[in-house]
Formats: sequence, structure tokens, C-alpha cells
Amino acid sequence: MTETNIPDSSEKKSLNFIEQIVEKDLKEGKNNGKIQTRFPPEPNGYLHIGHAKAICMDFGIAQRYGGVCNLRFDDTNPTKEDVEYVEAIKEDIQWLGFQWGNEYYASDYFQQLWDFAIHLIKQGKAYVDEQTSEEIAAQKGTPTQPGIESPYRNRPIEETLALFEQMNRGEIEEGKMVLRAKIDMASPNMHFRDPIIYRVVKTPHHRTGDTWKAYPMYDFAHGQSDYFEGVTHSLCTLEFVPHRPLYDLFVDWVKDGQDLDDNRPRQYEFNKLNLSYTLMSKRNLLILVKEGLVDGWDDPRMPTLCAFRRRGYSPESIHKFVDKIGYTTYDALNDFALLESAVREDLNARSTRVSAVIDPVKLILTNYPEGQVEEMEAINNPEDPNAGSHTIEFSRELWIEREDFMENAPKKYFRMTPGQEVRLKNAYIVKCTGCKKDEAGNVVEVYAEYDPNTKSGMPEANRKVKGTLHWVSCGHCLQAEVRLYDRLWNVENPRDEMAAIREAKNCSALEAMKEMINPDSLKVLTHCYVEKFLATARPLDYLQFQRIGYFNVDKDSTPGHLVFNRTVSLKDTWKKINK
RNA sequence: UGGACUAUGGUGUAAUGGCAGCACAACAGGUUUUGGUUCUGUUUGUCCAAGUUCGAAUCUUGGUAGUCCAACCA
Repeated sequence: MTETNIPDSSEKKSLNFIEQIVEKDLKEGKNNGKIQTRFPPEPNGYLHIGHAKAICMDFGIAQRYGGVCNLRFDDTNPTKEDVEYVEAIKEDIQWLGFQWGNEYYASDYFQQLWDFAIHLIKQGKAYVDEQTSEEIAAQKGTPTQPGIESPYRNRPIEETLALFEQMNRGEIEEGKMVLRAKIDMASPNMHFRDPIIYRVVKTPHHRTGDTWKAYPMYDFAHGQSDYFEGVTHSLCTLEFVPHRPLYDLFVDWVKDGQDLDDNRPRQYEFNKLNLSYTLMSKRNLLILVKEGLVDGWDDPRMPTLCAFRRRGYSPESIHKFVDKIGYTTYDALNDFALLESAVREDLNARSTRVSAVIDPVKLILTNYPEGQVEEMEAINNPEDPNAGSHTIEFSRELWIEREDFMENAPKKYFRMTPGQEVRLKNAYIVKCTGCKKDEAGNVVEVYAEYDPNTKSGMPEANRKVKGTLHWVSCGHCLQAEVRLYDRLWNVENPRDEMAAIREAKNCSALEAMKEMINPDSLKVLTHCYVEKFLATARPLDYLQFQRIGYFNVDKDSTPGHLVFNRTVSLKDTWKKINK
């Protein structure tokens, strides 16, 4: 019966270490061959690409091994949480293409956790401590020095019981009392030094309102919630490794006398995502948003999933990226270029090719009849024969990119320069004859003559020409705004750099951020021209502006004011040569 | 300085005591109506030292370096 849950791995090169553990557990018949995972976000912010890595793990394991993955909101701290985030988190998970089995909340278990706490108190395993947080911290010791026991540690059980009730009735001020588990103040594991398991919070909870005033801490809620739900593999990131002994202890305690078989959740940890040139922590992202350094949680420069979506990343490209970086126990710093290669790989296969000129200069074909208009065929996607084609209008006056003309060009410049032939994509081969400049020396018009026998499809069109340029017809295009995004940070490892700056200058996080921020992370081009075909384009239509990059319609876009976001540029070998 | 964890090309990852492979990046070239795509090739690696073994990236010991742990956060 366990055999059937292990898929044939021949299509996959190698299993990651979690998959290997799961297969071993399955073979050994742990938890009766059942697989259940959970994705447990706290609803206190938006999901970022680091969460996507965890989501792919949690949901992926369940999918692969015939199990279920539940969504559980870890909502044990009402001061930080909000329903706004609950909805956003659900939307992002679904966008990634996953569907949870059940939607759970840690707050669903407040009664069970309370009962369990009472049970522990009655067993003498927990006590109410009336010291200040400073006193408790001081007694905790340091990693190298053992802690000392609280004077309240051995108070009578009845007293603790009564005070704990008072804590929850709202009769005790916040910070005046906590419930602590009685474990070992001398343990080398700091988490065992009588951890606080309940504290008083009077902020109303977004789901339970003011029913509770005493709230369980993470360590007291997480393992037990896993156990209540029947989680078999509790997958999380490496910083929770030191919590695992406590996780196991509380699961042992909660199982005590009720469940003698070996069914229990087990915690396994993998490395979290660190990305170069990216700041990931929610705390810092919140500063960016609140201080207006970015335009909101879905500003396309943010590492949040809603921002990647708005910027034009496909969910498949996120999956590809996560597959590429893998899961290990090594604290890696992943190259942002790997994410870009994943999105290019996916968008190359699926995006519709269109013409857009983002820095226009006028090209006049002096021998093309005035008033004549031709409909040219444009292939939608050379990577996909089924994608079809659309038409684009061609005429005497065209917009081309300013950088596609040079009056005095170097040898390897294959574009428009006097005397040189180039191909206009989907149209004719033309020969540049010159240009007109204003008093300041700026090129205002470029001139060329077209060869009528070289229209795409004609035999003469097969003539070898080094360069092919994109264009749009002046009389048959739409004006658009184009937003070019670049990395938000100028330093490879903003997290470490920020810490270093703050240490050196003794400054705030905000000030440190301002030193690292890339002033050119957003370039807005307001006078761009796109082909008419784009009049009906919508967000999540994946586009390639030929020879420029991948683009997506922004949510701000309207029929009267088109706005496009650059997802990622095309690789540009010329730029490299030219440097 | 206590405990836990980690170390493979520039970056990420594979190897499960038996030929160090893959991807990204970089570089060179072919194809191309996108200087894109694609194809071919090139460069670059087992942290150090001892040990076990016929054989070590893998096991052992000792170093070195890095990460995490002393929130009434999760």
C-alpha cells in the first residue's frame, strides 16, 4: 500500500533531500503511508518569491506523493495580522497554480491549545511568571552561560491556574504576566530555557475578535496545530532547526496518553531563498512601501509575487526558477541572472511578438509612394507554429529606434547608416541615404530608399542583409508609455550591506536603504509608439517587443493611455560588443 | 567563548565509498527576416590537514570559514 504512493522517478534526474526522506518514510510505513503537508503563512504581509520556493515544496511534495497540502494561516499574533493579507495570500498561491486541500487557521485551535495549556499546568509543567520581560531576558542567560530559574517557577498549581484564567479574561495588563513551560534553564538550546508559551494581547484578533486575551506563541502553536491536523511532514526553512527539539517535545506532550501509535508530524528544514540584488525580508519591504521608496506592494521592482505578476513574470517562470535552484541545507545566495534566464526561457516559448519603438526617430522612404499603405504579415511566435500571425501596416513614414541609426558607424554596426542596406522586419530591404539634423546636431529624420522587389515573400527578399530592424508606421500606430525596470539595489547582497552600513554609520534602516538604492531602477518613456495590434492587449498577455524585451500591460493601462512594463530585456550581444 | 547546522567551477546544484556531471554566467564560432532563439566548442571546481580503505567530494578526527539560536515575532 505504501508502494503505490511512490512515483516512478525515472523522468526526474535526482530527488532532493526532502523527497528522499519522504520516500524513505513511505517505505518504512511511517504515519501509515500517509502524506500531508501544510503551507503556514502568517497573514501579516504579502507573499514574496522566497515564499514561492516554500510553496513549491509544500504543495509539490503533496502532489508528487498522493497527499494533501493544506493552507494554514499562522495567526497567533493579532497585533500584526489582517484579513487583507489573507485574501492576497490566497490569490498569490492560486496564481502559482496550486490549490490547497483545506483552509485552516491556527486560531481554530485556540480552545484546544488552551485546554492543553491547562493540562500542562495541572501536571506542573507550566507556570505563570510575573516578572518583566527585561527580568526574564536577564535570567535567560546567554548562549555560553546557563540561565537561572524564575522565582515563580515553583508556585502552586492552583495559583497559576487562577492567574492564567485572569490573563485570558483581560484582568491582567499586557506584559505583566506570561505562561512559561517548565523545561530546563541550563539547556544549551536557548529555546528550552522555560520558553514563554502564552502572553496577554488586547488587540482584537481579525477572526476571533475579543474572545481571547491570552494568545499562544509560535512554538506552542505550530507543532500542536500540525498534530491536530494530521500533518506528516512539517517542512520549513533552516532558521527553525533549533526549534525542532521543542517542536518534538510539545508533540510528545500533546500525544501523551491519547495516541500511543507512531503517528506524528516531523519537521524537516531546507534552505530559504536568498537572491542577489534583492532584499527579501517583510520588515524591510514594509519600510520601502511605507516610506514611498516604491509604489506599493506590487511595484514591479518589489520581490513580492504580486509585483512579479504585474511586471509580467509567468507563474511557470517562477516554477522553472525554483526547479533550477533546488533545495539543500546550504545557505546559498542565488544569482538573479538565474531567475532572468528562467523567465526568458518561458516567455520566449509563449510570448506574442509585436513591434514597438520606445525611443523613436522618423524614417522616410523617399521613393515609396505617398499615401500608399500595405498590410504586412507578422508571425505571432516563431517558436510556436500554431500561434498564427497578424497584420501590421506599412507606409512611407515610419518610426524606428534612435539607436538603430548612426551617421558614422563602426565596422560591426549592422543597422541604418548611410550607404548600408538593412531589412525592415516583415517588409522591405532599404538602403540608407542620409539624415536631417537640427541646429543642435540632433538627428530629426533619417532617409532611405526601399527596393520594391524585396518585400517579404518575394525571391529577392532572400538577399543576405546583416541587420533587421523593427518599425511602426507613423500614421498607423498608437502612442504608449513604457516603464523600464532595473534592479532596485546597487549592491549584490543588500541584506548584509545594509547591516554593514547601519553598523558603520549607526543609522536607521531607511537611511541605509537610501544609500544602496539604484536611482535608475525605473525609467518612464512617455513617447513610445506601438503597433495597433496592441490596442486590445490586456494584463497577463505575455508580449515580446521584438529586439527589445518581454513586456506586459500594466494595471494602470487604459485604452486612451497605454502603459507597458518591461518584464526583462532580451539578451543583448551587441550591447556587450559595443561596451 | 555554549549549542545546532553548513562547505563541490564566478553562482546554484548533482554524486548516496567506484569515470566529478548539469544549469546559469563568461568566452569563441555556425545558423537565423529579432545582434533574440537554436546548435557546436572553450575556460573554470571537491575549504585545509591527517586518518580509514584496493579506492574518499562522500566515512573518521582536527583545523578554517560561514549561517542560525539569548522577541511577551513567526
